[in-house]
Amino acid sequence: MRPILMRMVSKLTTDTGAEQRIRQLLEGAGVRCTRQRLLLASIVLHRKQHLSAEQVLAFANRARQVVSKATVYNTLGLFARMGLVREVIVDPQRTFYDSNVTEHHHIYNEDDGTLTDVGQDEFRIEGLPTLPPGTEVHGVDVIVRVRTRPA
Amino acid sequence: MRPILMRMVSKLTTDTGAEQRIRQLLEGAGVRCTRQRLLLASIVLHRKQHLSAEQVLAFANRARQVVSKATVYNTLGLFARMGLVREVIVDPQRTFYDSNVTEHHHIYNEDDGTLTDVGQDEFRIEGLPTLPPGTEVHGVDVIVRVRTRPA
DNA sequence: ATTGGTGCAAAGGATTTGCAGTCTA
DNA sequence: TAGACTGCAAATCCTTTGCACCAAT
Repeated sequence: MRPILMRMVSKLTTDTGAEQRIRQLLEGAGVRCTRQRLLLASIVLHRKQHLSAEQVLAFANRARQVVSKATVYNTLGLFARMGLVREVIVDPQRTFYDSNVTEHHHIYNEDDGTLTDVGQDEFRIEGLPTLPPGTEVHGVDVIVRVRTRPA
Repeated sequence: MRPILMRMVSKLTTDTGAEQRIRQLLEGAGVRCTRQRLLLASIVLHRKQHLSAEQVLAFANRARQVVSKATVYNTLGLFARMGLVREVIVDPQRTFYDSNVTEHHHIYNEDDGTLTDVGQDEFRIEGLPTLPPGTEVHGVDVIVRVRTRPA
């Protein structure tokens, strides 16, 4: 999580009003507030979870709010670039958006498509490999792929 | 790598003739030999490398061989299920096929789309997380995401 | 000849782009 | 009002499916 957001979140926990909190989160991340963005942020950032774009759209529709598919994609992509959510790439068919932006890893159930968090303390990576010349680490993803055990 | 293939590969190193070697690899994996499969196998298994489906198709075309895009996808998927190659999922836009099926991890350059292998000895994972009930580990992917360092 | 498998054209589906509309300063 | 930004329809592009064909028994 970017330090500025980290501070933001803790500061905001004392505020009242969910929408006001969301507004400040977006503004703090340099994202202009619009009706659609507020809606999508309230869906995604509401709690720690992993949602696909499709799922986010479904939630929006369920709330009888009008948002186009493209806006969902564009907005989630924006949130990701701004550090409000983290993209999790485990399946070529769909990108997941993780509202937990602290460092952690994932367990992916290939049978039912479920993502589960793994705390950093549950396991660690020892050492970093030699990087290609002229590059710097942007992130490390660890994905434990599991399958439902046969009966 | 599945043991049966491991044995196969070492046995085959004494054979002469690239095509014959490929034929035996495919048959050993339970894959029937066809013109297209032999071509695609010769492209992909020729040496340790990471290729996207698009790249494999480009190589096939360069060799003036006729293969459809769908056949490339279907065949690479088949090879993956049979353990001849390993799918590497690092970018929602394209799946990479890795001819190195021994346990190892990857460095992915998000700027130029380059994949690099990391030997298991270069770094290790300590401990395994608690798995969701009723599941078993199918594999562990580690991806070090790097970017070209700004000038 | 039958049957299971194979290969490709067309379909499917997630994601991105181009432009008209909207909001801010 | 100027200026930039936003949001959506349509386009794009990777991947899968459905069906005609082929190979082995």
